[in-house]
Amino acid sequence: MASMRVSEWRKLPVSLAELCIETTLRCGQSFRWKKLRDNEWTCALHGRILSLKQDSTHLHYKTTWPPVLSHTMTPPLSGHASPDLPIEDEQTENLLKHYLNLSPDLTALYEQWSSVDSNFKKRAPKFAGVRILKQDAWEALVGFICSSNNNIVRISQMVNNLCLHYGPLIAHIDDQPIHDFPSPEDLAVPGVEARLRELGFGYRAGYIAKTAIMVAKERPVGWLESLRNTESYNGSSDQKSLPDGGREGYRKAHDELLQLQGVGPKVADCVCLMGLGWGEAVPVDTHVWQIAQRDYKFGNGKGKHKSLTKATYDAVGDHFRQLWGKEAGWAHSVLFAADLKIFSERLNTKIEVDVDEVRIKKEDGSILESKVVVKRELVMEGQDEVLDEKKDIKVETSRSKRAKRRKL
DNA sequence: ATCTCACCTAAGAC
DNA sequence: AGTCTTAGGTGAG
Repeated sequence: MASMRVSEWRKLPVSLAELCIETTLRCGQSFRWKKLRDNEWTCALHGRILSLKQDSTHLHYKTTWPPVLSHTMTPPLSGHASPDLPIEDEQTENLLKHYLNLSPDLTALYEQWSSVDSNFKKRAPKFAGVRILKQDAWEALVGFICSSNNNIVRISQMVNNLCLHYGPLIAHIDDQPIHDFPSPEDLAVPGVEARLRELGFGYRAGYIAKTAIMVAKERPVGWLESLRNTESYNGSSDQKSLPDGGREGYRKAHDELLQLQGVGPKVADCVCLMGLGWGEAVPVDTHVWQIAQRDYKFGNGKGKHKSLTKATYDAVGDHFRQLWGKEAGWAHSVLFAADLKIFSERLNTKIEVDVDEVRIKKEDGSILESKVVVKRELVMEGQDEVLDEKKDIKVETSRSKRAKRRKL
C-alpha cells in the first residue's frame, strides 16, 4: 500500500462557541464522521481523508492523501497561493472552511435567538457551537432518505456500507479501506436495489435506486447544484423580513426535491438546510413536532394542528421562521440536539467547582501561591443521587512571592 | 385535506 | 423467549 502521504497537523483559530465538533458531528446532520481515537474525528471528503480534533482555542486538522495521482484531484475551491502553506494544505484549509461553513457568526446568532426566545435561551448553553455544515447535496439527500423510521447509529452503518460497496476507494488506514461517497452515476446501475436490500437498507433500497436514476439520468447535469442558495452569508438580520414560507429559491428547491422517490417534506428540508444552504429550512420530524407542542404550545388550541399533517408541518416551520428569522433552521438544530438521547447526559450533569488558595512557605522565605481548581462533573439521578463522577484538577495560577519583610 | 397502514431492521422495554 | 415499541418518514389508498 505504497506511499500515501499524511500532512502535519495544522490549526485554525476557532472557539467552542463558534464550532463544537463533538456536538456538530454527532447531532445527525452528517453520518460519515467516525471517532477513531480519543477526540479525533475522521471522514473521507473530496478524495482525501480528513482528521479533526479540537481544543478550547483551535481546530486542528490533518490530511491523508491517496497513494498517487493526488494532483489530478479537482480542488474543491481555488485559492490564492499562500507563502506559508504547501498548495495541498491550502486546498484542504479552503475545503475545511467551506465544509464547516465557518462564516456565520454563531455567537451573535445564539445571542439573537436567545433575545427573542426564552426557551432557546434556557436550552442553548449546554449546546453551544452547533453549526450547520455545508455538506454535498447529493450525500445529504441519500443520507436523509436513509433516515426515515431510523436511528443515527443505523443510518451511519448504512451510509458506511453504501460507501464501501459503491464509493471510490481513497486509501487504507490501519489496513482498513476508506471510500468516498458514491456519485448518483455510481448508484444508477442495475442491481442496486437488490444489493442494498441484502445490505439491510430495507424499503429505502428502492428509494435510493430510483432517486439515483432520476438524478443521474432524468435531470439535467448540475440540476441538484442549481437548487443551491448562492447568496453569501450576510449577518444583518433586519434585511427585508423573511417571506412566510421562506425565500423563493428555498421553496423552489423544496418543491423540486419532493419529486424524488423517498423524499417527503422532512427529508427535502434536511437537504435544503444541510446540503443546499437554505438557512430558513426547518425540518419537522416527530421530535421537532414534540418540541413544538411541549415548548411552543402547538396543537393545544381548538383542534387545529392536532397531528403532523402537511398543513401542520408548514405551520410549524412558518412559526419558527417568524420567531428565529432567516437562519431558523440553525436554531432548530440547536434545540434538536438538546433533545437527542445521545446527549441526554449533559442535561442531568451538574458541575461543581471548588477553588482553593494554597500558600506554601518555602525555606528561603519566599511564598509559593497557587490556585487549585477542582472541577467535578456529576451525573445526577434526580436531585441527590450521583451516578457518575468525573474529576478534573488543575493548578490554575502559580507564582512565587518574595517574603514580605515585617516592619519592626 | 386528513387519516391509516405498511414498510426494513435492531435494540431495549415489558 | 416472544411481543411490542421506537428510532429524524414516505407513499398509497
